[in-house]
Amino acid sequence: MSKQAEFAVILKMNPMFADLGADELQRISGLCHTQHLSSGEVLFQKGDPGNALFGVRRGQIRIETGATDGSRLTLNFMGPGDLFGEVAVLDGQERTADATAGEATELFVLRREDFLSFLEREPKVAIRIIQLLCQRIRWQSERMEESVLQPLPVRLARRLCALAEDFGSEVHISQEQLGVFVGAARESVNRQLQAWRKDKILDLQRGRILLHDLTRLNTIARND
Amino acid sequence: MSKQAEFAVILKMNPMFADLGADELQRISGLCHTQHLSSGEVLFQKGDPGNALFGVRRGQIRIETGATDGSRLTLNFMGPGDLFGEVAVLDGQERTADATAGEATELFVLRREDFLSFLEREPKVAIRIIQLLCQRIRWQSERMEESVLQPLPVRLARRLCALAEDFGSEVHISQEQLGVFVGAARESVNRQLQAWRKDKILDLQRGRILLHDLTRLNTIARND
DNA sequence: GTCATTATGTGACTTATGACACACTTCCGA
DNA sequence: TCGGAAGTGTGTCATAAGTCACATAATGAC
Repeated sequence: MSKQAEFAVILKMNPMFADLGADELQRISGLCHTQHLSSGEVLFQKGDPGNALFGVRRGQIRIETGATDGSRLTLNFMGPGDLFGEVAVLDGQERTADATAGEATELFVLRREDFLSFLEREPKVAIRIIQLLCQRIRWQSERMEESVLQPLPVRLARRLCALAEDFGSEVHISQEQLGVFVGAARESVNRQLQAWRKDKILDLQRGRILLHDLTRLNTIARND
Repeated sequence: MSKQAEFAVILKMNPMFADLGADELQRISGLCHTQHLSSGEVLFQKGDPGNALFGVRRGQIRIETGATDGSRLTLNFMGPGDLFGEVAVLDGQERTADATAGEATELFVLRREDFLSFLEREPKVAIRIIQLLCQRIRWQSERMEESVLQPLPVRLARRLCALAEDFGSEVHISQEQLGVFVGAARESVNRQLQAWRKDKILDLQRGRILLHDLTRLNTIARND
């Protein structure tokens, strides 16, 4: 499979591009470049102009932010097949977090200028993008009310399920960071995890969580 | 001033169109129609296709939703100069609430089909719209974390300040509805309002709140 | 007017969660 | 090998806010 075709597949998996036609995806993919990073190399920093969209071909990118106390908090891990910077490529605003390679990494790069001039030539695609952005706005405002008002166990279960989708049943994350993710104190996270361990839903190790029963976790996340 | 010019002014006041050039606004305004509603008349209902954007020329539109128990909750009031349905006009999704005229009302109407074919002829405007939507997405995701994690007094103060901007210092809203807005129990809302009344920040009447000291309310809303 | 309805005020209680404190373990570097 | 840092487990306490229960006051239908 050509690089372009590979990138098209990644785009297709992202909700933002999922509904575009095969021909449009192909033409967009034709605009992409690739970029190599060695482990620890910085892709961009907070404040940099958002002048591209990235897709991970292989390796890992860590999205992190410097906290006020100097410590670094990892906000997200992007693995092969993941896409990030979809909004930045469209509006060019500053990056809101840092991105560094966690290991040797190869990226697909879609530059903002290339994508915008493509949209200008293809107004139908632009309108399609507008509709997708609108969906996202709606989706966000629904989630806004919904998610944050949920009790901690639900938020925690949702986050764990999401992480499990990316990394399988062995999630590599400290309870501290998990607390930041779900907006809760580390201790509260720990107590909930303990409870779930007693219920055989998961197991705990230092810096790592082993999900045994994703089915039950999903039930909790749904909060029927 | 012509109707079109009047509509252009309303568009210009909305963040979504604020950055468009005068010529573009003029051409968009040229697409608009007007519509008259008598008091109590229904403009659209939840589930209707979102096939237009509306601007209030005179009168009042109530955005409300039927709760499961059959009671109606007013989510918002739109007065002269207010614009609503900006997202619907772009993506055509179902309306998520009902809209009825609170009094005899005249509306500007910008139909979805007209606007979309305009965008197709003017890809530069489409790209501009894309960027504005992106801003909105960013703005939303900032607000998302920020606002909901705030304690009740802050959320309440923010909502009251926002309402004050629309309606001046006499806000017409029941404490019940205010509770729905800020995601809190009516009783909690009441207790906080009582506290503020003691502090001379506001006064309470049946179905109505009189803001005396917006400065202090703003301070609380900032939550320094 | 009478009566039902709706909005508001308030107390008692419960619960979830944050905050703090501290012990224990694992890891890693000098 | 030592020592400290980071991650984790747990107890105690304080507090914000929800829930329930009821009293009171305004409004509107008849």
